[in-house]
Amino acid sequence: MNTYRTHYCSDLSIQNLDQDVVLSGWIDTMRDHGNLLFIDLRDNYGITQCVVDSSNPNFEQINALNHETVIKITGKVLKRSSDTINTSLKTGEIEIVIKAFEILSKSDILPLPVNSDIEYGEEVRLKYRYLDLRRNKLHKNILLRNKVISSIRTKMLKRGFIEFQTPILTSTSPEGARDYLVPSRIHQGKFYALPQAPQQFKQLVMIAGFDKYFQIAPCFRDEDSRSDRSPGEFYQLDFEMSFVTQEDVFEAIEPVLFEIFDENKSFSRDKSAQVGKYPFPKIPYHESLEKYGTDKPDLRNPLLIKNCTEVFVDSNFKIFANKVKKGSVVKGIQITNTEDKPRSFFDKLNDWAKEEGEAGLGYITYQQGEYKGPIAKHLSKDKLETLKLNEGDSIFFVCNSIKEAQLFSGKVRDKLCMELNLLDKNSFQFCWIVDFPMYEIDEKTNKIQFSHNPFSMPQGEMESLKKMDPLEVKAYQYDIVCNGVELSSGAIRNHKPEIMYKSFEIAGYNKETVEKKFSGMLNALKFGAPPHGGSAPGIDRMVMLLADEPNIREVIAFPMNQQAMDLMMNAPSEIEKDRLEELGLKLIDKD
RNA sequence: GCGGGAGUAGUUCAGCUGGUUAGAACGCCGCCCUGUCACGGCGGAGGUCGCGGGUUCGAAUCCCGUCUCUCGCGCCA
Repeated sequence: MNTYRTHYCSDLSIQNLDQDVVLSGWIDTMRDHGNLLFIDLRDNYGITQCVVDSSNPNFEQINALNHETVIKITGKVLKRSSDTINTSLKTGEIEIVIKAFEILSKSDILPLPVNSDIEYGEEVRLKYRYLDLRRNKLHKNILLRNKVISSIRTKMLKRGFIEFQTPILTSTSPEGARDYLVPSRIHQGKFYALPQAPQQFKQLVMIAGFDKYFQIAPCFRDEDSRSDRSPGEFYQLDFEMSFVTQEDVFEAIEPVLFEIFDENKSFSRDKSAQVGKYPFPKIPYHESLEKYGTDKPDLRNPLLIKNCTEVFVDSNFKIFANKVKKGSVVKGIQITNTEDKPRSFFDKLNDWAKEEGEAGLGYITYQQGEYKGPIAKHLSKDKLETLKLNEGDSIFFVCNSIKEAQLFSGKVRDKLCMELNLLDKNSFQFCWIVDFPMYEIDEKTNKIQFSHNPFSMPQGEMESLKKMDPLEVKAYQYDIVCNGVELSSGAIRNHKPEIMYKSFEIAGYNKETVEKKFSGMLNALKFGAPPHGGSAPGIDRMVMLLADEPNIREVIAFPMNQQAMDLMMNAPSEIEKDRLEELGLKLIDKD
């Protein structure tokens, strides 16, 4: 028998009446009635009420214990009287009468209460993360994370994927985010980099003939944090497949994602969420920008953006007409049932647009057969009719250069959805964004650069690279988006060296540079590489969506703060001079 | 690097346009209470109002600087 316990704190029920049991756990709450004391004992699994009265010789000692002290109790399982049953507790029909107890570990006065779900400041929570992790919400989130990861592993293995570990100390990559660097002791002046993703390794695994690869992969990027981006490290379900087209990759991962979300759709929810079925909708990149104003659309938002440029061409609404003449476009976002919206509804939106740095937000409403609003009087009836408004509809307009108009109309779409409460929060809606452009213009330098992964295969391969305007070339590059959150990026890779040289040449890398930077990869492609591709959904973000948490740190056991510091472990920290010397490093005094 | 918000008891917060003793709740300490489950009741301790400077007869409150946390922008192939 285990020294510390015969049961977990969630186990006991009326099935165990009159049994002598041993439980160990933390003192969650104590209710002191003078000569009678209740202790809620908590472990990973649940809570059991223990009771002791002054007839017990240890009564005074037990009474003096602190919250979160770890104790072992020995006692008997008793049925609670019908009026004292606690239905909100799994063990609520019984209680343990304490016969003996032992203190396993005392607790000081807590900097952070464990037995409450009240919000506390992050600084304290991060410094005492182990206490925060004891608390109900975070504890449950981490258990959810475990469930998601173990389920992913089972599903991938079942589908014939092989799990790998790839190096953590590797080389720096020229494209992409800032790397975390690790100085080399043996090669002073040289540095390892932590991988931003195991991108090249997983391709090399394909070239090595393993056919299907996956890894719950740590990725390291030295970028500033956001609420959905933890600084330092994050985890991806990284996978790659040989002899596949884009469609094969979609078919392989869609069921995995669907099932993960479907299995956990009831987590922390009153009602099970609805999970969008596969095949997931596929939206070309340009269409996504046109219709949703973003490359990560939230499909729960029913509003669509339409092109209204024609309505304003040569119209009397000179502000728009003149801008259109100079190449601007007009986007419209139409909403329904606005008959009873007061004037202030529109004014507030106009004020919001100004706060966003826009000139304003013009609109037209259609009520009782009449077009109203500040713009309507400048447009002819014919033009107005082409808007095809129904009774009670309103439409908001954004006029700017294509890129700016797309971006802001996307914001208007979000804002209107929020104001009108149109979002079905209890639903997960996936989509693929496909046909990303291979290249884009760097607005600062006016040079052509890769818009995504430089190892992606251009659609049309060598022929497109040679004959087309680089900015028109699309890549076999795709993202998967859920509820407006980018879960992953993926691609069919470029497995032909000559196309690699050409695609890098267009982005301004000559043959020598490519050979120097990617020699391992390039050489590998010269000895027979299978066509291959994959993707890498972010695990933290998946768990975040399932747990319905607005902040990614709520699903990471030991996250760093926004300044990329670990307040509990005091990382990063200064190091001694002789260790710097050993590495051949000298610190620069910034003052 | 830039912009918004915040920093008051161990913790979460209140504290108006400056006014003399800076409050509440939870926690902590003491006393009372044998059926609670966020138990209850009575009493108590606990504060350099982030830090530095300024204005003023008087600053938690107003001004300037600075530090910290957080949200966003930049950044994130």
